Formats: sequence, structure tokens, C-alpha cells
Amino acid sequence: MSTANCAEELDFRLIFEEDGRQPTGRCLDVRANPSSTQNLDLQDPNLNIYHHHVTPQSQQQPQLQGTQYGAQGNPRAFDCPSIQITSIAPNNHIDQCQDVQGAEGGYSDASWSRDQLYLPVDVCYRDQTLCPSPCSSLSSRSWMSDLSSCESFSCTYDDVEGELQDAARLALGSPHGSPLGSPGCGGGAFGVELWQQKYQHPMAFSPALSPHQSPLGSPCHSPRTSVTEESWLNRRPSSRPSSRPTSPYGKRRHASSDPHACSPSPHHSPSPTPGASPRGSVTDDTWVGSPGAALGALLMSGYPELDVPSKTRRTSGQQMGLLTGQTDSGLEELRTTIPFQDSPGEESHDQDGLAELFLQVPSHFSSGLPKGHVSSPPPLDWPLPNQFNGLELKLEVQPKSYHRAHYETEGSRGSLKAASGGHPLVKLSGFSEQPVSMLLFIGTADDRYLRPHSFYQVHRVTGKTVTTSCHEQVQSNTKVLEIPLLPENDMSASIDCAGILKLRNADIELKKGETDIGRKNTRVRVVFRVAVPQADGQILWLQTASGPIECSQRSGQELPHVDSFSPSCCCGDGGDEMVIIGSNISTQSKVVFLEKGPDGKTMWEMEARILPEKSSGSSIVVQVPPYIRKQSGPVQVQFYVSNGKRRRSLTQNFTFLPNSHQRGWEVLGRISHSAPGFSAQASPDLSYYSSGELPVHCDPPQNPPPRLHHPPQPPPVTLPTALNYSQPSSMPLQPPLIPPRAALVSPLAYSVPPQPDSQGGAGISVSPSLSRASFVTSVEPQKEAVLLNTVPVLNIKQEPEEQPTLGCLGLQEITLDDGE
DNA sequence: CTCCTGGAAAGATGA
DNA sequence: CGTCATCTTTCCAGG
Repeated sequence: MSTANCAEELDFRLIFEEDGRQPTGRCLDVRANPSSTQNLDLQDPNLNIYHHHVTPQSQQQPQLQGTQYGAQGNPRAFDCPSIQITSIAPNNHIDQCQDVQGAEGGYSDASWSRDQLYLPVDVCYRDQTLCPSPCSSLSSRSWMSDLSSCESFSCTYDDVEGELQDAARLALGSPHGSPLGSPGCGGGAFGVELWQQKYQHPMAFSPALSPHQSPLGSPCHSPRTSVTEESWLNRRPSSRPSSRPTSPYGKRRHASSDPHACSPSPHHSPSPTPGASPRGSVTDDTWVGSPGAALGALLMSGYPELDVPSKTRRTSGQQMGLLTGQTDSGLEELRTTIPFQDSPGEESHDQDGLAELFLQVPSHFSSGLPKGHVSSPPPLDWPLPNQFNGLELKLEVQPKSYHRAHYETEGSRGSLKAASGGHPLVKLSGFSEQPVSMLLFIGTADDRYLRPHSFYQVHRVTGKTVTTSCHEQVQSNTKVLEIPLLPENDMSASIDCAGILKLRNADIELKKGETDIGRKNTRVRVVFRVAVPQADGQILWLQTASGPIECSQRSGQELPHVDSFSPSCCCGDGGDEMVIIGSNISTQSKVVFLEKGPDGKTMWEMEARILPEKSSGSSIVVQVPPYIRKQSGPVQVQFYVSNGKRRRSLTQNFTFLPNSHQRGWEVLGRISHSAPGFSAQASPDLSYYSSGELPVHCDPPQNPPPRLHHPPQPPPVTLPTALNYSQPSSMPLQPPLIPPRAALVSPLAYSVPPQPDSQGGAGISVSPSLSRASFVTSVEPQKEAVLLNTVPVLNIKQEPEEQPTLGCLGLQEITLDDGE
């Protein structure tokens, strides 16, 4: 096991690093906490608000643009030492591509100087490259492939042009909606679609309503640009099999050792290539960058247009909103604070070549921005508050925690559903003057840093059962659904038009710059954003996200989850019958009791016998095994339910009383119940009793459980060393978590102290002594969890059911409990 | 006939 | 290098 654990931990690290955490501490200043997107408190005076002023025609000065862009698009961008990049020689390939695009698109970015380009942008967004997926649904098929596989796209760039043109045509011809949206798009169009959307169809997105359109301008480009790069890159190496192998063709090593992927750039580092960095860096960067985000709500002005019927408006290209000066302070800070989001250094290192690519990117990018249009929605990875000034975007009905995503090779698997059987419901309160558009995209389940998910894209579901109108668009390579919130509907919308598309891991991972690992990265959150026009012409952006949703097919044996059990103690002789109630528990399951020493080592372990005849449905009855070790007093042990090697429930605390003890004693353990405070470090037993936990009278063992022991809300923490799975996850998947950086960010009132160094900026605060632990967070979730638990105020939400293992397994590993 | 689904076989990955 | 346990992705079939 240990071995296994280790492995997992490693994986995790990778994931985390890539995903979420930001490596560097550089951005401590970040104001916003990405992760807590949901909880930012705008009220806080300290929060900066970005105003978006529209500058209609004016093209922003390059500088400004850069800045603005950065702000908007990506925090990181600001600082991004584009310079470095600049210096790097551009890559021919790239150039070509860009040129092509630019030409095609008609956007040239002459206006932009490369210098101004920021890599960061790219970084921020998952790389476009990666993004391919973004396309999402297009069809379900392949957009990614097409796009993603650079090959497809880039490889033939000749063709590409053609495509672009086509796209352009389409764009022109069709209302925005069509091209993108429909699933049918399929095919090769992906690139085109993106293209269109971004460039061609600004309008496609409803302008008025949706600010987001801008996406394009934004970072996306850059990122995606990366696509270009990638494509190029990929292409070059033609070695790569077709972009989409039937099977994941290349097997991808998690380690990112993937030759292909990196071929161009050696660095594997999370943020390998500049371009590449996308995700990883993104994450990181974003994180850092987010500072801007820190702002909380973003106010973008310039949407004069809001009034305008979206359809009519052309937002076009420009969407990228530039942040207007107002941001100055904010931006400035950001810049200063965030020297390089992307960690240019890294990028620069390995990637000269890459850099070039990136540079190239700008072209598109620029093309979009300059146009002067206005506003663009903030980058998708920016944290935004869910409420501000009386306005609140709330997910009134949460989606089920499980939704099997469909592959491009499959048909749709339907829209997200609510646990109740209906569909998720989102409502904007505090505003009903006019229709507003809401954006929906699939984000990561990483609470620490909410950002678009690389391996999943939202997919527009159509059909007679769908009552909510919406249309697809692509922002920063991420597919986004735009759904109107109408006053007549009480500014709420039933999300019955959104499904989830799974992109092949191989497709995404091969993208350059992609740092995330797809394997076991199967949880997502649905993110909702809305742009609310303010009286002063500014636009306030609010965001909220759903709880984590497991998207992989459920296997026969799901992760078992113990809801309650009784009794929670018995004498050392064992033999008592214990009822365990929970989900995914059957007579096929195994119940193992064990005791761990202070060092986390298993000192005793024994499997309990299941009594099938007394078990039923969601509960099983087991015979408590005898505790064979010497005991002079009560001994706290743990037990877990297992459905297989990797499917174990969280460990539950159980107490063996001395035989001499009077039976009937039950200890209420904080440990067991409130457990949060329990940490492996401390010897459980000692702490337990010493703490004065009180023994409570417990039902006689034989009695049917009058009262079941409920797992601690926060699942009890198990010893770090303990089984891999047993640890409750400290990782906050839930929104409730406080943004790690929140503290930093602003005076937001978070009970949890910020952790500067925490990579991901986990929302968890750790006591000083534990600081190291915090560091560990990303890497060793479990341990962290433990440590965290010790902390006074953790907001971490645990999902008991799920994962014991957040840490080890990784977020992904955990299987959500649908409950259904 | 298309869209949804649930299941599962075939492959891919890692341990 | 082989084996095993998992995961991922592609197919099937029924409603």
C-alpha cells in the first residue's frame, strides 16, 4: 500500500502543481483568491474593482493594451515579462500561422507589438493548445481532435487557411449561434469555430447580454495561440500519430515525459513552455495573477452596449475588454506584485523556441483587442465574487454530484441534472431591471483554484426537453454556454441545456503547455458567471460554482461511504454486531479494523466478518473482531469499508474498551465525530482520552443500534501514514473554502489565514508550526489534511463520502457520491 | 430516427 | 518483463 500511496501522492503533486498551486510565492499579493471564487467578498473596501471602460475605437496603446489586457485577461499577463519573450526569436512556424490567421481573420495585429504580448496570457489560459478541447462540444467529436491536435490544425496550415476562410464565411453568414453551438459542428471545424467565435463572430455572443464575448481578445488568444504553437509544434514532430488516435494514442506519461508534447521544449516543468505553461502555469500564474481577480467583482464599464440587443451588436472582436485605467492601482499592484505570472523565467529558459511561438500568438490576440471594442469578460480563471452590493448569483439547485460525461465518439449523455430529478437552477438576485446573460463553463473541482477544466467542456444539449435557450461560444479555448437570465423568469434559469463533454486525455495532454494530467482527473464544477450592468455604466461580474461533479463512468464498485454505524465501541473481546449504514456498501464489501501507532504504522489489523443474513440494502452488519493486543484502557482503532484495493471508505473511529470495562460505554469521540481536530501526529488514543472526551453511555453492543455513530462532519482525520485512502480530504473541494489568498487579498473576512506559501493557495490555513504542512498540501494532501484539521478554523468542506483520499488519490480519485 | 443511458469490452497505464 | 488492478475510451443495445 505504501507504495501505492506514494505513487498516488506523486501523481497528486503533479496534478496540483500543475493545476493549482502556484509554485511561486511570488504572487503573494494576489488579492483575489482564485479558489474561493465563490466567496469573495466584494464588500470589502479593500477590494479593487476593475472598471472596464469601453474605449470604442480607440485602440489601446499597446502598452495599455497589454496592461489592460493583462488585467483582464490574465493577471499574470501584466508582468509577464513579455520582454523575455520578445527577445526570443519568433518561430517561423508560428509566424506563418499567425499570419495566416491574421490575414484570414482579417485581424492583423499590427497594432500590437510583440513586446506587449504577454505570455502570461497564454499561460493563464490553459493553453489554447490544450484547450482544444474547448471546443467542446462542438460536436462532440473532435473538436479537440481537430484543434487540439495541432496537427490537424496546424499541420496543415494550408488547410487551415482554408478553414479559416470557411469559418469566416460561416461566421459572416450565420448568426453566431449556429456555427458554434451545435454539436453538429463537428469536425474539423473546431478550429474554425474558435476562430469564428473569437474573431468572426463577436456577436455571436450576445453582446448586450454577454460581455464575455470578449473572450477572444483576451487571453484566449494568446493561449490558444499557443494552439497555434502547439499545432505547430506538434505538427512538426509529425511523429505524433494522427492527432487523434483512436486510442489514446500515445500513451502519455503523466510525467509529462511525453516526448511529443515536449519535443519542442524540453522543460517539463509544470510550466514548461511558456506557451505551454498554459495550464500549469495557468494555474500557477493565474493564481498569482489573479490578483486582479482579487478584486472580486469586476466592474467593467463600457458596456454601453448592454442595452443594445445583443444580437445586434458586434462585439466582436473586441471583446477583450481592456481594463481601463482605473485599474491602475490595482493593476499596478498586480504588476508589481506579480512579477511574472508565468514565471517567465521558466519559460524563457527552456523555451526559446516556444517563446517564439508565443510571440506569434499575439497576432490573433492583438487582432481582437485593438479593435477597441469593449469589454471583455474577465478571464475564466479569474476569481470573482458571488455577491456584491446586494447582488448575488446563486445556484439554487445544485447539480447531481455525478454526471457521466460523453466522449466525442459518443452521443450526448444529456444535460446536467439536479439530485431532485430536475435540473440545476441558477438565480441572480438583487437585479431585475433588464435581461443579463449568464455564462456557464466547466471548471476544475480544485477548490483552491477554480479555472476551466482542460479535459472537460460544456456541451450544449438540444432537444425537445430542453426549455432553456442558450448558445455556445468559446472563450479562451474554453467552451462557454451563454444563457439569458430574464426578468420575466425572475432572473433565474434552469440549466437543462448543458451537458459535459470529455476530451481524450491524450489529446489534451499532448498539447504543448498542458500541464494537467487527465488520468483520474474526473471531477469538475460547473461555473456560472453573470455580467450585471451598473448604474454608472460599469459592469459587475459575479460568479458562482457548483459542487464537485464526478464525470467518469461509475464502475460497479463505487467508493463506499459510511454514513453511520453503531455501536462505536465494544469490549476487546469483540464479537459484537455492528451495523454500518452508508452508500456503496454491500456484503461483498470488506470491513477492516486496524490500529495505527503514533508513527502511522499499522500495528494491528483484522477483517470483520460480515453477516449477510442481517445485512440489507444500504447497510451491513458485521461482527466486530476481537482486539488482540494488550490494553489497559480504552483503545481507539479505526475501521473502513472496502470495495477493493482502491475503494475504501474513510476510516471511522471505533473504541475497544478494556474487557474489564463495563460494556455499554461509548465514547463519543471528537475524534470520531468532530474529528477535525484529530491528527495523526498526536497519538489518537492519548489525545482522545486525555482531552477529556467524554465517554458516553452507549448502547449495548448487541443492541441494534439505537443510535448510530455518524461520521464526523468533517471526516475524522486519520493518521497520515495510515492507509492511503483513509484520510479525509482536507482538500477543499467545496466552495465553502475560503480562498487561500483571500486573506491576502483583501480584508475579506476570512477566518482562515492565508497561506502565502501554499502553493495552490489552498484555502486552508495552517498554523505556523504546520506551515510546512501547508506547503505539503499540494503534494500530500492527506497529510495536509491532517494538519489542517488541527487548524482552528478550517473551512474545508469535506466530502466524507468521497474521498478519503483526496490527498493521495487526488481530487479526481475520489468518487463522488451521487447520492442517487 | 435521434437522443439518452447503462453496461461493458478493449486498450492503456501504472504498480 | 510479466501480471494484476485500474482507468479510459469505444461500442452496443434498449428505452
